[in-house]
Amino acid sequence: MVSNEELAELLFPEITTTIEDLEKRFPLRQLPEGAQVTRFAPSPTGFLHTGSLFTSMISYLTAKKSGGVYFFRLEDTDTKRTIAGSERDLIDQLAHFGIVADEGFFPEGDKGNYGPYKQSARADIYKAVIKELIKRGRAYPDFCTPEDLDAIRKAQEESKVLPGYYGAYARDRNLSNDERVARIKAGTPWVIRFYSNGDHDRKTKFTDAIRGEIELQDNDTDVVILKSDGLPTYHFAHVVDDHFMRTTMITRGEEWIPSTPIHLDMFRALGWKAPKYAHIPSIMKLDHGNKRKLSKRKDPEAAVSYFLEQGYPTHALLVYLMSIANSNFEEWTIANKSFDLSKFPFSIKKIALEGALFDQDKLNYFSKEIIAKMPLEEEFAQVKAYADAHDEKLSAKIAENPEYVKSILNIEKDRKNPRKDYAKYADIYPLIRFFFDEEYESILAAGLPFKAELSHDLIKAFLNDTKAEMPFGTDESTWFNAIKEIGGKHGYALSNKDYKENPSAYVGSVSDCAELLRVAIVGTNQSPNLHEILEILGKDKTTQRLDKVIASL
RNA sequence: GGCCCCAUGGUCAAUCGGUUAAGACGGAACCCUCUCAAGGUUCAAUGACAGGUUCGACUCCUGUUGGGGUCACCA
Repeated sequence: MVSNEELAELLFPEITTTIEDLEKRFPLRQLPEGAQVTRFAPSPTGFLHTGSLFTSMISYLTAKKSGGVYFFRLEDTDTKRTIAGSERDLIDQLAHFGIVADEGFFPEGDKGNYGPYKQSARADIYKAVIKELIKRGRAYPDFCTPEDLDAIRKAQEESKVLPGYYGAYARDRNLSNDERVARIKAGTPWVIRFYSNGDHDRKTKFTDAIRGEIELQDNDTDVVILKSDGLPTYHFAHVVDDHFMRTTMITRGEEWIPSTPIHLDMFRALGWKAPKYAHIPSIMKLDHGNKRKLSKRKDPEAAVSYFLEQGYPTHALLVYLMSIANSNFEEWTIANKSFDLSKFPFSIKKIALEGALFDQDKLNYFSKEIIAKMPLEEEFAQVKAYADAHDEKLSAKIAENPEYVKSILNIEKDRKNPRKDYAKYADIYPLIRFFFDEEYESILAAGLPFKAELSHDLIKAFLNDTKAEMPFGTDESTWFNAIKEIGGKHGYALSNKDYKENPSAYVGSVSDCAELLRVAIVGTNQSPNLHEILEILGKDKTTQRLDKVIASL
C-alpha cells in the first residue's frame, strides 16, 4: 500500500518547502486596525478593460482610505491567452489614472516582500501547498483526458444531472494510491484536483462587503488546481496567493460570486482564514434592448485606451466611475465644489448592486466641467501631452507656437462661467483650426456660408468698412459698439430691440451683422466670442482675411 | 436547465415603514445673448406584477415576471 506521503513525494520530488516555511516567509502584515490589503490582479491578455479600471479604482481607494496596502499581481497562468508585453500597458495605463501599486509586479522588477507577484514565477509555492494537500488526502492526481471529461459531461447531460466532476462522476477520485503510482510511472499525463468534502445539498454562507449575506450551494466538485502545464488554475492561485500575500479584501467582478464556494472550500481545507469578498457589479451597455457587459469586441468604450486616445482627462473618467460607484459622490461634488476623489468619503458598502449602464452623456458632462475649471496652464499641459501622443496636427501647431495655442485655449476661460466647448481633447483641433492660416485657406476655398439672400455688394461694403474702422486692443463693448455702428451704415438695426419692433425696416439684426464678420473670419456661423478671436488673430491677420474674402466675392 | 445576483423616471439614483417619492445627466420650454458652448428659470418623466405582514409598504415576507451572472486543464 502506497501512502499519501509516498504519492506526494513521487509527484513532487523537487519540492522541499512546506506550508510552515511559507507562513514564516510571508509573515502577517503589521498594519493598523481596520487597514485593508487589496489588490488588482489582471491577466496580461490584452488591454485594460474599463470594468477593470473601475474595479482597480475601488481596490485602490479601499486600501488608501483605510491606511492599508494596494498591490498588483499578474495572473499569467493562462499561457495560451497571454499577450507579450501587455502587462506593461496595463501598468502604464493604470498609472495615467494615478493608480500606482504600493507593491507588486512591475516590468522593471517586483516591489514588496510578498512576491513574486507574477503567478508564473510562483509555481514552487503552489506545488508546496499541493504536496501538503496530497499528503493530507485533500488533493489527488487525475488522469482523465479531455475526451474522458467530455464523455462524462455528455452522460450527465443525457441523464439531466448537474454537469461537473463531483461525487460518483469524479472518476479518479477514489483510485488507490497503488493504482495512481502505477499510472504515473507508466507516464500517463495527470492534473491535480482538489478533493472536496462539500455536500451539494448544504449551503455555504458568506458576507459580501457590498451585497451582505450570500448563500450558495456548497461546492462539491473536485476542481482542477494544477494544470498539466504545472501552473495552477485561478481558483487555487487565488486562495494561495491571497493567503500568503495577506490580502484582507478581495475586490473582483460579480461573475465570481458563483465560484466563491470553491474558494471557501479550499480555505477551509487548508485551515486558513478566508478574506472578505467584495463582488463588484459590471458596467453594462444596452444592446438592442438587452443589457450586457461592456464588450471588448463591440464597444470601443470597453477599452481604457479609447478614452486616452480621445483625450478625456483621466480625472474625468475617474470622476464618472466614482459617480457610479457611490451615487452620493455627485451631490458631494456639487456641495463641496470639488472633484477631489481623495477627499470624498468613499464607501464600499454604498456601491449599487445593479450594474450601471455606461452613460456617455454623463461622462461628457463631467469632462466638460473638469476641463472648463482646469487652470489654463494645467489644461495646456494636458492638451500638449495628449496631442503629442495622439493628435499630430494639434501637436505640430503647439510646437510651432505654444503661446498662440494657449491664448486660443484661454478664450472665455477666465470668467465665472467658462466655456464648455469640448469634453475631450480630440474635439479641440476641429474647433480651432480656423485660427491657422493654411486651414483658413482651405475653409475659404470650400466656400463661405454667407446667407444666400445677401448681395455680394452689401457684404463687400460692410467688410470694407469693418476693415477700415474696426478697433483693436479695446474692450469688448467698445469693439461691439463699433461693429454696430458700421452695421448701421449698411442698414442693420442698432439693437435687437429695434429690429424686433420693426424687422422690415432693416437689412437684418445686430446678430446678422455680427454673423457677416464671423463667417468672413472664422468660416462658419458659429464660434466662441468673436471679439476674443479677433484680438488673438490681431489686426494684420484680420485685415488679410478680410481682403481675401472681399476679393473672392 | 440547476444555482446565484438584481429590480424606483430614458440614464445614475435618494429614502434606514409615515415625504407633495430628493438630486444629477439627458430631454422640452422660456429668459439672457453677436452665433455657438455655457448660464438662469420652469416643466415633463419613476416605485414590474400578484399576494401577504402592518393602523400604514417603494421600503419587510412569499410567489410571478423580467434582466444579469455562472456551471472549463479561461480568468
